[in-house]
Amino acid sequence: MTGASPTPSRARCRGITQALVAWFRASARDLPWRRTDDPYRIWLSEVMLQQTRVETVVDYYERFTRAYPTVEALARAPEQRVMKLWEGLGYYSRARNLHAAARWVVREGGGAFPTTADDLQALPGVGRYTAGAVASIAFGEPAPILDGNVKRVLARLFAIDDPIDRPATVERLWALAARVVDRDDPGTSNQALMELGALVCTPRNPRCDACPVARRCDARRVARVAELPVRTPRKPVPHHDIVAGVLTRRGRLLFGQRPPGGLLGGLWEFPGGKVEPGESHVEALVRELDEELGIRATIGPLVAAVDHAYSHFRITLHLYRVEDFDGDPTPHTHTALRWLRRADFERYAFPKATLRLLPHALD
DNA sequence: AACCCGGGGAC
DNA sequence: GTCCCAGGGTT
Repeated sequence: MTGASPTPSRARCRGITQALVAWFRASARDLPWRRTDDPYRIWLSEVMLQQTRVETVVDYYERFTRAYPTVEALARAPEQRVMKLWEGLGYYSRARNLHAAARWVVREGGGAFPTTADDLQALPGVGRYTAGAVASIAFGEPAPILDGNVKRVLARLFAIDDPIDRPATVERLWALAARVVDRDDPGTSNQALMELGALVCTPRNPRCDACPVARRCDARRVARVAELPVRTPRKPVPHHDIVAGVLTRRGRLLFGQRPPGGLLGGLWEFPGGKVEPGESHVEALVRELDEELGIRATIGPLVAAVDHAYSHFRITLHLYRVEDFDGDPTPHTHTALRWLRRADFERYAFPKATLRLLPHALD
């Protein structure tokens, strides 16, 4: 079923756009980043919203803008503080890219943002979606946007039954997104598309009875709303057992900083690693502490264990007391090692699973 | 084109 | 439990 459906007429697209914009003006949520026309704040909100729900972002956005009200303030900030403000939001390269982009804007642009989608996309962490969003919302450029919400809305409006995660389909959706941008108020029409996806045209149990474009919707017309959009099947997510150790020295605990770029990049964790097949927890932890720190450790009792789900795998993180060790811990796989007191924790960013273990480790 | 990168809310 | 979210970067 990969039939090339005809391009929808300009009149139909205009009708959809106008209905969406009218609905948005009447029903849009009052969100903090909708109360500003400051490109910095709009950019910040868009980066935070990447793969992250509105309700989650609101608090982070408020705290972040309070700490860094301007792009200059963010550019001056130490990286560690930025990471701490991002702690728990996930996809930590977003914070690193945001920080780097702020410094670039201040240094190269004198604090002025790039004003076109093309130029915005040159900033680290700003791709096609975010560039279009900032350009349309902050600068009124009629640039299209395509995010998870818009994909779903367009796939239903135009009854697209090709998998929406296939590159060819994505291109087709971008073309459709470009056709429904309101040239007079692109920021509003783009946000209206997303808002419809978030509030009405939801993945499950869409509220078609409350939809401003229900009578213009192809999926609705052929009673296929529930089947669309189509996605390619996902791979099953593996489970790993992770062991980690609490090393104590004069009331301080040892943490390692994960290298930038990878999983949980830049965050601080208890040293440890994956239990390999056939290994006991103690064997695995002794091996990991040797590999990561260059020490010979004596493993004590289990302190606590937590389950944690990432998008592509799940872990059980088992934290053990380290009773004793030979050698001086040296960072072999971490960017740095640091002995931290409880009072230091508020200045260091930790992964969610580690945060849950901290109170147990202090006992 | 395929893969990697968090965390959480809705159901 | 499953699904999927105001995506971007790397290879």
